[in-house]
Amino acid sequence: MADQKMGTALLALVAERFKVLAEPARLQMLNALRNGELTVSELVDECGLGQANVSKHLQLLLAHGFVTRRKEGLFAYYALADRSVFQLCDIMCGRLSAQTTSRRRLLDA
Amino acid sequence: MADQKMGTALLALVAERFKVLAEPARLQMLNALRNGELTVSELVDECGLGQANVSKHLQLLLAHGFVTRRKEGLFAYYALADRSVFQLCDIMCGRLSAQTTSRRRLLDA
DNA sequence: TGACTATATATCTACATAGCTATATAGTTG
DNA sequence: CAACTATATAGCTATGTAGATATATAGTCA
Repeated sequence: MADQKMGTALLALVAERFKVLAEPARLQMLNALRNGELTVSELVDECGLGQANVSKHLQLLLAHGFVTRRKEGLFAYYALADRSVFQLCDIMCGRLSAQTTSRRRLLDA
Repeated sequence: MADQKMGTALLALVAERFKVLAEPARLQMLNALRNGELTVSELVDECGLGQANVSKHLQLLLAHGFVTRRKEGLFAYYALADRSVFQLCDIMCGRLSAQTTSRRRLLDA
């Protein structure tokens, strides 16, 4: 897969998923879920976002399978569907770090 | 890094980078560069996009360090800065595939 | 039943940006 | 020099969406 060209249809699907992660608020929410499931209200508190926005972001994350939902009484518990998000972030951070380093080398030279 | 919570500033940086990849046209261009550097015109032909758009996308990719640029005479050769993009796409595709599979299981059951 | 709480949704405004057209810049060749 | 080519940029319009407010839905408890 990593060696052959991808079709444009598949690329569109992948781009759509990147788009879901291309939002600080959503990354923040996923990050908050790192240590286990949380209710909507807890996410609101944890992330300092409005309740309506949190709900909207959660629907999107849910629709794309980044989180799971469990209803219990009045509460909805959201949890990470898997930890690949952090793998993605790690790769991004690695590149960020590499770029910063090489930029500093240029400035120092 | 994968185990501790990230600061909001870092999350914003990461989100910004995801955003660059959250565009089918740019993924298509990166994909076209898979087998080596190309000029702007070649990318235009390969991707079926307008020249101005390709240039604009390239500036963004360049600014974020996803590609490198080499000028030779009238031509500008762009190349992948590294192959981590494909690693990211692979992870995304893996998740896509896993979701599709589990969805099919649900439908079949 | 009605009051209350947690979550979801509808609607609006403000802002970002993809793609388009036109033009500018820079390098080449006659 | 002028004509030509490759690339970059400026300006425009249309579209998507984040965040805010208001409201709806659903579950709980008196």
